[in-house]
Amino acid sequence: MHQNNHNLDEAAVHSLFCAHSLRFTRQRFAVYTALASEKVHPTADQLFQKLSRSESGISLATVYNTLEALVKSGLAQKLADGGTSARYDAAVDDHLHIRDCATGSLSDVPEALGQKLLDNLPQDVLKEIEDTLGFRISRMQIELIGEYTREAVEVN
Amino acid sequence: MHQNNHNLDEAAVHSLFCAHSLRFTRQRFAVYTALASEKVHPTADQLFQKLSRSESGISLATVYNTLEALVKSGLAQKLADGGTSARYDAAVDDHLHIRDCATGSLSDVPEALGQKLLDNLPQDVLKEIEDTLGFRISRMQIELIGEYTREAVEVN
DNA sequence: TGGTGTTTTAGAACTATTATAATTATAGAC
DNA sequence: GTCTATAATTATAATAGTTCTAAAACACCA
Ligand SMILES: [Mn+2]
Ligand SMILES: [Mn+2]
Ligand SMILES: [Zn+2]
Ligand SMILES: [Zn+2]
Repeated sequence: MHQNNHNLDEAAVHSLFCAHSLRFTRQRFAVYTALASEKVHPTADQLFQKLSRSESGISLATVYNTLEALVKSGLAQKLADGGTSARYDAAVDDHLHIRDCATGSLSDVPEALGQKLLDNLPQDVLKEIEDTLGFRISRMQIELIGEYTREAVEVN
Repeated sequence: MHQNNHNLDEAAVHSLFCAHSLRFTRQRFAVYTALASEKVHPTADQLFQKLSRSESGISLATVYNTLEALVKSGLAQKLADGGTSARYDAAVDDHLHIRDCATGSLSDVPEALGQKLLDNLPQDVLKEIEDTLGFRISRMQIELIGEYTREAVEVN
């Protein structure tokens, strides 16, 4: 489940961190809520910029440290940007990504649509690939690359 | 079509470069053939190391310059590594990748198998995504992430 | 073969990320 | 609530991948 836009109060995040054996700190709370509220998947520096404006102060090193801690504990995933820097995603379930060639941004395909595609993948072919290659597929990453032709229709 | 293992003599590469408006140089020939002969998709530095051993000398800057030229002219593609550096691929058609979690290596799903999966994607769902988001999908990148459980069966 | 624009190159510069080590804060015991 | 042990934060330095610079070498065509 995507946690974006679900209001994340301090208590909720505290128990979420607790459940993942992560200490709760003001900085981690700030990074996690900033990450989870983003529609596109930000770089470490973009998060740092955003937090520098609002927060009383957080260091770039802490942004990196926190992101690494979140990834390690399964509360976020690290995505490879096509370019130089990494992008982070508070959604850790299997979901599709859209890369907008025009802007370079990376965002999510809405849950319902993405799930429909994942549910309709040819499982027999995936099984055949696993059997033939002797490879156990633990997850897939699918990226749709292209350009927007207009604004997206609102999906509920 | 993957060009791996098709013997690439100087004349063939010369006309290939010519067709793509790329000047033929000793260094570009070396980089391109090294790239096209790799089963896994190497980093710039891996290519440089490999060429340093065999060639009479090529600079790292030239490896980067050449890879950029190959990508720009459509003779290679740049792939995002999960980690720090970029990987390059002499196959420019749509094909699936395998990421081996154990080693971090990135390699191809054999053409026939990969094509079978691509041919069996639910086109109607893809169309629905395009229509709903107002997004024109120009290509997809699919990565199967997991671990090998044994050696692959030989595929012909 | 000569002239001209292109490529190569060593090295410097740049940028994203990670390491260091001193300071500060958290969580749990009392 | 206070104390303590352990973990997180921070400024800063170090590292690593990549790009830039400008001078020398080369490819291509007339
Ligand atoms: Mn780096
Ligand atoms: Mn870099
Ligand atoms: Zn996502
Ligand atoms: Zn490939």
